[in-house]
Amino acid sequence: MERKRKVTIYDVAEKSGASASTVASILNGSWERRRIAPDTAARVNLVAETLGYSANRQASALRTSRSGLIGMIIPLHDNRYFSSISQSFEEEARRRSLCPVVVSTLRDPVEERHTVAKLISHNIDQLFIAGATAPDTLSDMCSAASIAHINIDLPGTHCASVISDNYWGAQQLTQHLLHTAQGADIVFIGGIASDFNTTERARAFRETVMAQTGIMPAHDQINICGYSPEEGEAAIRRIYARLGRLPSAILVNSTISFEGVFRFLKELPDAAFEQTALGCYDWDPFLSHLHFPVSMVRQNAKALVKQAFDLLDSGDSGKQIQMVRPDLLFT
Amino acid sequence: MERKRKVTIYDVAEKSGASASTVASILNGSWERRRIAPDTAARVNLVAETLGYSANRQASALRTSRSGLIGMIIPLHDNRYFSSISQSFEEEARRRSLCPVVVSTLRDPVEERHTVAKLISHNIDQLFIAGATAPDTLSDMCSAASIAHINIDLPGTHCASVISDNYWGAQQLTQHLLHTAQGADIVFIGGIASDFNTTERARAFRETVMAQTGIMPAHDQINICGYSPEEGEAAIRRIYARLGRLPSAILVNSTISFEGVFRFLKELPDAAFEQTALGCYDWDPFLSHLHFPVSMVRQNAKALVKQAFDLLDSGDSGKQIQMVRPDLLFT
DNA sequence: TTCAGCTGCACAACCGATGGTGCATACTTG
DNA sequence: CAAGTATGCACCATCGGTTGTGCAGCTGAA
Repeated sequence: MERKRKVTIYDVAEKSGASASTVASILNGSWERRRIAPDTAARVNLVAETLGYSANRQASALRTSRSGLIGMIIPLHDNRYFSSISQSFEEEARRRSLCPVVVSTLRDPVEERHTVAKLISHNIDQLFIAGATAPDTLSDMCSAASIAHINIDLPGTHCASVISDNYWGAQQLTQHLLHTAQGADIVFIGGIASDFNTTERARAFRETVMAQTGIMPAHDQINICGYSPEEGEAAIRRIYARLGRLPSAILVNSTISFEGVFRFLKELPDAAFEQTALGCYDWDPFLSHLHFPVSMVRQNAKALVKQAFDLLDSGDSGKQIQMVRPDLLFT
Repeated sequence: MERKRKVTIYDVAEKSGASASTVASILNGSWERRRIAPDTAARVNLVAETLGYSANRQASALRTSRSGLIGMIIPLHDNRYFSSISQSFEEEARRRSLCPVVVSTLRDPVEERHTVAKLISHNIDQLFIAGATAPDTLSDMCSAASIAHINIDLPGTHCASVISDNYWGAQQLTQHLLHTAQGADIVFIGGIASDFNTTERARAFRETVMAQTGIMPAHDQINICGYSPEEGEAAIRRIYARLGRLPSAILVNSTISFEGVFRFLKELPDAAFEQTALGCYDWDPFLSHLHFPVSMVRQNAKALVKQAFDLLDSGDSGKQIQMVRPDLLFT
């Protein structure tokens, strides 16, 4: 693979008989402002095309200090929610003809800092911080490099945030389950106590149960047991053992936890959960195809990303938190 | 947000009393080769740290013509298979301390070309072409820009490829289903005729059925009806109507199609498919939790990516096709 | 005829990092 | 003590676009 030098504006200039600066302004669109004759522009464009010219963004970026790269960090790619955030992010980036750079940081604060530092050294024009464990630290790094940035999904206090309205979603789901269920005997399963989204949902659950039934949910009704299927399964087993039956309603905090709950439910005769209303704060197509109904809440990834872009575009540098309501897929 | 200029090697040079070139070589690690005194290095490093220096990769890239960016295109993010490819890609990129740039091209040849052109103008050091509709065109673009590249998942003829061994996977799955099933009455559902992977799997299906049963599968046993749930559902309905019952085994070509098939199966009494062996060429956690067993084939995304990196690293510029066997999750 | 004003373009400095080259010192050897 | 060698570092051109500036050449009015 011979390392043939790439075509530069100087090559185009030579072949077209124009100067490099003229070529540059023609090829980057500033030629009208610089009063270049349309004839010249046409001639240069033709030469550029035949030579297969392609601009060197590093050179351009070095001079203008705008790279054309737009960054986002997410916890992981391999996840329905975050991958749909990536997809929406890319769509918006494409619309602005920027090159999206989405990097996952595995919910690791050290990795987050490394990654953001790397993105900064690549001179990204903007950064979207999605689901970071320590958004404010990252925010400070961006501020120091004067890079516009915004939080998504998890809020920070050092810049604006666009997050899912977890309280509202969990409130709606809880209400729906209570209305559907035969009794007021409802449990919450899954999530991590240190997770902002979990605590918001649990708070909504608690307050909504209180508001609807007049009874504050007992401690063992809220099982913030972790996100793994195993922990979810253990939780529902414990509850079943305690009650001697299933509760009248179950709100599971994610599809991952739901996997575990489902594993247990499968063992029971169908009649055992015909009286039980099931809800999942998360969405998966297969959940709508089980042999019993599951009400779901689907996060609106597209709207989250769109609003984040709009907020950044507006130049409003406040630190407000914008909420986006999730979609309700109730049975 | 005041646009304070970023710290450069010149700032560090001034504060530390060294020259810019000395600072550069210290900060990029080439200082020992350039026989810089350890004392000087320590002093400069200290200054750089206190000033919060961060290298400008554009400048570096412009000079060295290596950007530190490594690109990959995939059809879409929002998909289990491709997002796990992204995740593995990132892992490898991280190991090499390169910045991964993964862009989806929506299975659109025009978008593919646009995206690759953009990545080239950003001067990516290498390109991984995953699941492209027109890999050879992209390959040519890379060659013209002398960018090392490789195909993943779908093979091309202009550069090396690492693909999933769809023939083997489908052969194993077909064999397994035939062994498990009560009869030799097996059908294939899902996929697109123009898709290389589908045709490989269908070929394996056909040849394996022939080899095992001695009978060439009839035309209506192979239903390459598209990837949507609706098309899958329609296909199984047609088959059921024709036979008056379910076939003894069903091989579904993707979880998407499986959704549709499942929708129909749910309508039947459990007894209807107790005699039917089910297989899915794709993996989804919920499929292992249904109230009947489903044998699955899981593509080995990690191995695909790993081998592609190894092949590129080896510098072997052949056009060979490497096969990676998928994992078998048989019941 | 003269000069102001406009048109169309070339010149050159610059963005920040890199690495070849070369020059002082310091050190060794005969 | 002279000549040779090693050490440590500074100088400067360079990568490829960008953009402020300036200057020919032409037009048209006085």
